Amino acid sequence: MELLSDRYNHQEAEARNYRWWEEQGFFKADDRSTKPPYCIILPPPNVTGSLHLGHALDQSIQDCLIRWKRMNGFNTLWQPGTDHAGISTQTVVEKELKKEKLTRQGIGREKFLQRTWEWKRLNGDRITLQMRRLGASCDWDRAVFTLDDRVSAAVRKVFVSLFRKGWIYRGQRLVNWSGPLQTAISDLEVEYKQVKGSLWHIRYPLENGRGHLIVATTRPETLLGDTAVCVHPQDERYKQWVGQNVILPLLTKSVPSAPPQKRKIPIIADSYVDMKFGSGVVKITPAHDFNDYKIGKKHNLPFINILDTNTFLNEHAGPYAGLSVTEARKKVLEDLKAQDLLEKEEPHVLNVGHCSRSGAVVEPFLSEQWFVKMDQLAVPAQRVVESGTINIDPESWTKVYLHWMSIIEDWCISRQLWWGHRIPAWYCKDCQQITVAEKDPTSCEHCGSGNLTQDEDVLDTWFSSALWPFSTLGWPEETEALKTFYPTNVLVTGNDILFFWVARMVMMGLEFKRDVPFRQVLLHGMIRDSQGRKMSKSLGNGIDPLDLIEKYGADALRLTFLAHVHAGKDYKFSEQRLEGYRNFMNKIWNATRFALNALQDFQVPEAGVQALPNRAQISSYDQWIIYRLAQAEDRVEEALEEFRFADAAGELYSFVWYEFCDWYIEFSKSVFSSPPSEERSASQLTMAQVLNRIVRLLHPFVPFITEEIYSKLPIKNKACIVDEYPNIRTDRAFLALGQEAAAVEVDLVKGIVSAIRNIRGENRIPPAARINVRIVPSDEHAQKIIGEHRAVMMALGRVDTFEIGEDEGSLSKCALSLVNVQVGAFGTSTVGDGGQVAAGGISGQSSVRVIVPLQGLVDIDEEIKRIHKTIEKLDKDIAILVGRLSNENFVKNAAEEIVHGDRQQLEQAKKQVQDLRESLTRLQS
RNA sequence: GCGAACGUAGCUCAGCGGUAGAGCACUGCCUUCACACGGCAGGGGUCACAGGUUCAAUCCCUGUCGUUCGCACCA
Repeated sequence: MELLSDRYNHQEAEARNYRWWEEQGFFKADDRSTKPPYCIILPPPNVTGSLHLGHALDQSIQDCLIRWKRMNGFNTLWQPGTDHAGISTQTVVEKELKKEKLTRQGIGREKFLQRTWEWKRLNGDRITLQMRRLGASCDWDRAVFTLDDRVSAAVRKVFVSLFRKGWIYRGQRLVNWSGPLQTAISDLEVEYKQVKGSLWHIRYPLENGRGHLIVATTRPETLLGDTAVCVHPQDERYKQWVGQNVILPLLTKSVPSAPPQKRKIPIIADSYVDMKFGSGVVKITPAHDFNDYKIGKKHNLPFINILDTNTFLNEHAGPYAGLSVTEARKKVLEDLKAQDLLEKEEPHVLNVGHCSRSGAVVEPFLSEQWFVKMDQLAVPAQRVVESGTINIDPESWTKVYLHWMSIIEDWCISRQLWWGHRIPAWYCKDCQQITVAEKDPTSCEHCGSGNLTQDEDVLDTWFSSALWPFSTLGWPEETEALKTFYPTNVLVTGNDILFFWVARMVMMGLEFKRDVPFRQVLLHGMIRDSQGRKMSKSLGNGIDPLDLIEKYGADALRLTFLAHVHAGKDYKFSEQRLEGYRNFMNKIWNATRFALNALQDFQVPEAGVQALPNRAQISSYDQWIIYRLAQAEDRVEEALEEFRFADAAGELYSFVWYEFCDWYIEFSKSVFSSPPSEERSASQLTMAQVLNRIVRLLHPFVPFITEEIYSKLPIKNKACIVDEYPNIRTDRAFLALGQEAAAVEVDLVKGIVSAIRNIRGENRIPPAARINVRIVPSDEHAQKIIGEHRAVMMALGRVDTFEIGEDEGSLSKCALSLVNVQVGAFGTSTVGDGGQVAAGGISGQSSVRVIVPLQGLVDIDEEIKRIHKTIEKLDKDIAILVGRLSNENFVKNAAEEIVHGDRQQLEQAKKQVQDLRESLTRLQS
């Protein structure tokens, strides 16, 4: 049999196994299969991106699910793809051009798009190659790009359909405008940040010359676009002025070839104004503020746009034209001050919208844009979540989703970019009408003119993303893939794109497929650094997952995430924890090394994985570990069903490390080093089968090391990745060999060994020192068990002579520990000195006194201290129990088994204290 | 401003009506024939605070303080 190398070389094994998986076609899904389908759509990473920890977390979860379902016999499809990421990609290419002293406008649209495609051809695969390093088992042959012809066809069909329905429209609106990018962005792409600013109080002279109104503003430069001032209709201070005019400071009316004239703007009244804020007078700038826009519409005010597309002031700003917003603000304030129109300046904290892409301050900007009407689309999307057709996990996000849906505004989908799906709308130069069509039209559908020009803008990248669950599967064609895999099963993504993406997929899926795109949404949090800060380039605290994979292995990284994802919470990443899981990989590797060594002369049975050891020949340890394996399989399955990855991973971690390695392997050493026998062979078979299951159970979490180990196991099927995932139903025959009685037995053995070790440890008896132990069992059952396991206990406790008997003799100079085992209370660990907790208080119990003569070994004072400590602990317990049980109401009202359990515990504790006191007096005698 | 989540061991987090758990870190002992990326043993918490419900509250309710997130936004 092939043995394992001393060290697991993850770099080599990961590359080799991944290549093999791909060559074998294990990731491929089947469009026509009798197996049940299971599909996850990968949130398409940006082609410009490189793998970051957020992806790694997201994809670890998805791959774990896919691998788990694949092993469970599902026809799994993990559908990969990449996103053209309009703004990012365009920015990247523009930066390249800049190095060559070129601009996008300079080379023109066509050349620019060529350049961008070229860039995509060269760099677009980077992130998917990086995903492979993580072990992602996507069906790569199906990889889709959002600008592929097929997807573009879907986009056009959706656009045309919504347009015909009147749900897509074009209009002049106030939109969020990014100056550096020179494009509109959607509400969602605006991030509000608190900024320390000022509230300036400005005097607006009354037209009638009888003084002035004071207007408070945080943006004095927008004064240049004011077309009214507004007060509350009930405001006694200003009622008299409503309907009259004020003179707009600074600006003169720009009438060509006419003498400068002061601009008059009306004083209007609207209950929108808060009388208590500022001066109670608000300036209205309808073209540069969302609230003012509404007032402007309502009161039919003129809209004066004072900005250019680069957000510098335009000709309407008169002498301020050409200045940036910041410069204009400064100048306006200076000028106001010079004219004594500035009443005062107060510090003021305000929320300012920033462009999530460029970081620039977003300007409300009046322009022609395309919008998707949201009201009708939102209704069904709201309903499917309310009704539970789509389940959102964690549940608290359901409310967030529903709230957003209820206040949703129309979606601005046009972007003044070149890289993306160009809007399929053509303007007729002759009749000025719009033709919207799936295929490029040659003539105007209104007047037949061929004088058409296509809209210059492209669609918001999220528009194509919204179609992703069905466009990737072939829609609008009724493909087999679509029939098989739509609706998909689970959508896994960060909670930051719930609105951007998840909500819109739900709307589009319902509209165009008449069914939800997925039934389950699994949201996780964001990755943060160890101090809880966002990882970002500017902070320089980003960690490259590829560096971590290189250093610790992909498996360790995956497990770090999976062992720690909890219900949508942000994840503070720490390399130290990763190191811990790397150590676990090492542990698994070495445990396998031990096992393979112990199985060198093992005869591999014909039946392979189905081979069962003879029940009569396997040891209690074997029966116990199988019993625990069954429990682990059960718990892991239940946890995965409920997406509790951390619980599943935790169960496997502790089962493998603390039961299999710490105890089972130790127990087994004596059998395996003994001469061949039927018992030894049976134990070898058990070891081989249990290890086989452990490896398969771990596979979805840590695929590389498990595949590597699996190939070396004596008992195995072809490949771990496609082997069956063990669960208590499919694995019933083997698990039936596990015995609860054996578990109790082993618990007692563990308890005694721990008690001996505890005495050793606390008394600082060096491991080399010989000790003698006397065990006094409380009953025959315990006595029998102890007799059978005597050799193992001696080995693990490093005991020289080991006596079992009723006669305690003299306890003089002896250490004493008490071990209790509750029969029928499996699962609780047995601890020396009575740490045992009754589970339900049913069944009986065995107790054992462990006596270690200390004469000549140590200073007896240490042992006295140890016993005092134990008694103190027990006394505290007793006090609590007595207090409780002497409370009539407790006895009367509490559940029967609680009261009974307490009584039992009290009795036991009292007995233990008595024993310990007795031994204390003898120890001191 | 509205809504939500969270405040538990030094750190990161589980638990959520019956006497506090894990990992890492820490202390002591040990190079025992799978593993020092290891073994064994151990120390450490009035479960933010104040009330209430209950026989019983870290867990349920109310309030306070603190942290974070989402939404809205007042010029």
